Amino acid sequence: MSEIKIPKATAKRLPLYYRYLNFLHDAEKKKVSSTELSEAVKVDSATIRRDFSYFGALGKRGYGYDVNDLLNFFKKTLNQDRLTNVALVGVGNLGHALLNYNFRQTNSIRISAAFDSDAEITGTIQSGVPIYPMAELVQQLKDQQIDITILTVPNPAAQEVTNLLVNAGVRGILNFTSLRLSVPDNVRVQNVDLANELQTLIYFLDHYDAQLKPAEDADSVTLDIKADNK
Amino acid sequence: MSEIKIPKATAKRLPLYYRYLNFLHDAEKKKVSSTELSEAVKVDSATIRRDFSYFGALGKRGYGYDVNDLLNFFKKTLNQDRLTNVALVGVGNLGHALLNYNFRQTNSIRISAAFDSDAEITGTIQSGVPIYPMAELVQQLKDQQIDITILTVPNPAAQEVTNLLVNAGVRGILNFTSLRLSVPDNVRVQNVDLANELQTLIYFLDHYDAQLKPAEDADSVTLDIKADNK
DNA sequence: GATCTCATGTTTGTGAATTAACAATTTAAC
DNA sequence: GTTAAATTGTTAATTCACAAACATGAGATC
Repeated sequence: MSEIKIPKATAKRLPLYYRYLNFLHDAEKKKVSSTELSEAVKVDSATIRRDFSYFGALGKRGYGYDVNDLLNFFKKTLNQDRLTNVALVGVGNLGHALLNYNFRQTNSIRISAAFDSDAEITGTIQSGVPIYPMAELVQQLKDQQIDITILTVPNPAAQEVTNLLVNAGVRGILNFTSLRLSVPDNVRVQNVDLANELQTLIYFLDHYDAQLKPAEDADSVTLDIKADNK
Repeated sequence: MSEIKIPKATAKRLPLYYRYLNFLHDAEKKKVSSTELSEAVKVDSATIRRDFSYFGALGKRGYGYDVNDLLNFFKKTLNQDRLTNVALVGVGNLGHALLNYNFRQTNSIRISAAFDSDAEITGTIQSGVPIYPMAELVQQLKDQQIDITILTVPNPAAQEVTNLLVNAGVRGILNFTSLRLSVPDNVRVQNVDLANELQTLIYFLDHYDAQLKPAEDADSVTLDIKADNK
């Protein structure tokens, strides 16, 4: 067993590659080239080859990559051969939508428990997932050995609930609130900030000269400073 | 009116700054330092000062930044003084949740039209937003002068619907499907890949040595290559 | 009014990520 | 069996992002 350093940027692309490899496998394709992959996942072909090369030689020069070999490798690397259970905290509109989201299909992830403070819905089962009251959080996470949670509570409750999660031994939080959470160093937070994404998109559209450069490649945008700014 | 080059990374942080400035304003705080901002938005204080400096001097040495001045500046820069209308295509679970999501509160964004292929819901109003059939997409976008859309259709329909949107003159797409869309250079796509985010989080947790480095700062992760890999 | 403290703005260095380009090597074709 | 076509793996160069550190200047204190 050897350890290899994988750049952060590469790690983020792995699930993307994995998903398309699954598609190719289902379509019974035997081989694939970096150029073809590039077309599908919209990542430069040189970047793909560079990414794969971190794992050692996986392809054949002049031929391409064997879909099955590659798929099996990624399956192991991404731990797709075993199911990962996660919890969801906050069953509002967004939380409910995520309960119905099919994480299991391509990625082997399942939401196996949900928590909410609303006594109206606790004790019920929504989309096949039991909703527990917040008071049972620590015990349930412990019993079910869950250390990854999706956070979809209202902003004002975010930090408070986070502290609860940290104390319950959670190691990773997928944060859908618009607050940046304070957590100890051994807990990882991945932010999914919906309003931010949309706002950023709008900003790029407003300040980017559509004629000159392709949007996906723009490294900087132009901004008009209004002259009357005191 | 002068043009300034803003790095992509900086532009992505602007909505974050703006949101916290709003919070400070509501709390009737008069001044704020880069260190205090840093604490709240979890961005290095030097990075914040660097970001602000792209816009010219906005603060006072030895004092900090005036909250009102800064807020007004960002309001103009991010076009928060006028309302931006966007459309949503695909009113499934996720789409429905986004209709209820309050983009308007902090960011001046409103979903003013939604589209779906299901005749059961077209013609109705959901969460205050009218649902139109797909056939009316071109006309409605034109009438309402909307050129930004949120895409929440099932994966198999994604590219087809995208082509429709592009033909309707859409300039920006917030893509919630797990496909990477093919669009012409003058259309910008912002991907929000939920399964990917969760998978990446899990990968980092599995391959990252919790004791040694804080998660948020990790640039690379360690990976165990299984020895039996042929 | 002089001194001291504090926080900005900017310079500078470092490390990461991307991409172009090419040599190496395998398959396919004739 | 030889040649041509194709595609990987890697080197190198460029661009980008981040963060440390310091000098400058504003305001507070006595």
